Amino acid sequence: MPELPEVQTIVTDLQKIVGDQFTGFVSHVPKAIKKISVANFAKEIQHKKIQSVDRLGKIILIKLADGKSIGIHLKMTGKILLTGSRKLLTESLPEKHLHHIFYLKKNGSLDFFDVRKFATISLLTPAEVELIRTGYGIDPISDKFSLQDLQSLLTQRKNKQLKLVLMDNSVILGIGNIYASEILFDAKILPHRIASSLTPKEISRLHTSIKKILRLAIRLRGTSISDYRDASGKMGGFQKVLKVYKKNGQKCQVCATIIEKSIIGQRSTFFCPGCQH
DNA sequence: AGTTGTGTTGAAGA
DNA sequence: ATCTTCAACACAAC
Repeated sequence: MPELPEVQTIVTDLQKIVGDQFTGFVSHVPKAIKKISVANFAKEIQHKKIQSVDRLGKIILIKLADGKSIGIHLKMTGKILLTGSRKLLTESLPEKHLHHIFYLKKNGSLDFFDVRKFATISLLTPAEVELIRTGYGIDPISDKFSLQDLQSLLTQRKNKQLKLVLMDNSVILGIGNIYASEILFDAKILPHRIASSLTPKEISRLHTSIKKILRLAIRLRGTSISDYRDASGKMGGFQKVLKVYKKNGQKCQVCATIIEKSIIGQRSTFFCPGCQH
């Protein structure tokens, strides 16, 4: 569930650990730590001061004093809780789905939960971070994301369905299944439309809606559809203002047409056939 | 009780 | 190459 607004919310929450340092790391799901053993990972971050907490697309980057970054991808169900109190544990983790714990000198511990175990943790050199950035598209929250950028990326992927373009991280970052449907409703464009078929007016509306919806979602601290929580365990607020996501069968708030659901790219897609064209 | 759907995305298959 | 499908895993809901 964490898409750009949720990851941004967590990153903002985690910024309070900047200046703190790691004092230990334990894991009961070693598979989640990529390309390095748990022991080596623990050794690498041990006593390292935290220089910044940032985001690259949906990847959380915790930059250490030596320049390397811990990269965390929450995937579907990853959750990070900054508890403020240190959890003691070695053999059995006290809560179900609590797989990893980062111990901090001043801020207790970062508890990493993940029901489905898709989330990943890696240790990245600055060069590796740049390599990921190179393969990634533009961040739609940044002021640099212009109407021309959107125009050119729609031209690049001209034969694809619009929703797939919005969700393609090599083109534009951080838009997942929920916000793709909500953005397209806001822009009044059908998700099945082929990228090259958009009129200049529609592209302009889409550009406005991408920024508007993502910024609103960040302001509301994300969408808690099932298990997303922020770093202190609280729910987001965007689920209260969803217009189409999971609203199939219900009347559209704008035009009272029944919201429909269809599958695009094997993912549920929601839209209003009355408002969207 | 078995099937279906779930926020992601990389890798395999066509 | 490029596009589509699947697999990683666990659980709730039907």
